Amino acid sequence: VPRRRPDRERLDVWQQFLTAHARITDELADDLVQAGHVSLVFYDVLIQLQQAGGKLRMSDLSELALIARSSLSRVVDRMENERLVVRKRSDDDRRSIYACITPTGRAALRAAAPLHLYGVQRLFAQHLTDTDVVALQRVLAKLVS
Amino acid sequence: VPRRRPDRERLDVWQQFLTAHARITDELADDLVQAGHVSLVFYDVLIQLQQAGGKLRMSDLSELALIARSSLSRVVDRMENERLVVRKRSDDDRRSIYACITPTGRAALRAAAPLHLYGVQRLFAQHLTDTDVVALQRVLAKLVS
DNA sequence: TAAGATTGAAAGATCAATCTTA
DNA sequence: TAAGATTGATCTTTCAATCTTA
Repeated sequence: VPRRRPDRERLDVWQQFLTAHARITDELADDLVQAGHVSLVFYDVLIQLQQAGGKLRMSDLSELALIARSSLSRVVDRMENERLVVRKRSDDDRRSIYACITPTGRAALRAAAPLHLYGVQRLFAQHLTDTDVVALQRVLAKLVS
Repeated sequence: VPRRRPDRERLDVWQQFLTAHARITDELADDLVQAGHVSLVFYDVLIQLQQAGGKLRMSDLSELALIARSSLSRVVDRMENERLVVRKRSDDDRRSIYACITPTGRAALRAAAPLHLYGVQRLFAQHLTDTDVVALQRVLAKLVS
């Protein structure tokens, strides 16, 4: 193991990053459950499908929704039971399967979105000045590259 | 629901924040498992105990390690089985229980720390300029308050 | 009654093995 | 053989109810 390690300041920032993530996502998840909407996991799947134009291959959806492959199979099972999505085998490559959002799925997303977006605004976005936004774009771009 | 919502830029930043968190923590967790060290969850518990001087009440540990109360009970069960921690009832308030790090726990932490810290350096800290650090301190302080 | 913590039952996530098509 | 995806078995997390002490 290379013995290079973060300095104290950067390690503290990392801890704050973890804390911020946990606090915000816990509250976002709670908000949806309390209001009787889809769970945050389902919401994330639906929003990715919506943003992609309605359908995505399971493996692409897995990456975009930040859910491990085998977990996603189970998530999509449950979502299919609730008629939020349907699976369709691809005609191009018959190994691939598309998860497709249904009208029911779109309705559930529309119902949940205002509350969720208000949460993102309240817990995250409203705290960011324009300077903060520029800084975060710069930093996060480096972290995800 | 107040219908105030984040603008497109801030919503994209939020998505990047989620992506960065998932990518980094997944890899940090993998690193530890691959090398045969304690899991990232155990590591987080051990580091909090260490930083607190060796022991913490279950409910305080729960907040610091970002683990829900009832989950923590199970985590500490498993850690006790591996002799990484021991529970001790408080003498002040006999409702409280302290989780205490053991010599075995300290050894496991020492063994895992170089690899973990190298991961934090590689995936997070090394990407941050001094300007970035200042910006993140400012932003994250607002988010966790 | 309430705070601190744990537990049984149930839900969710994960690994390794498997299935199907390329 | 490998890519895409799912599944059985297992592990972990979570909720609601419970236990203990204040």
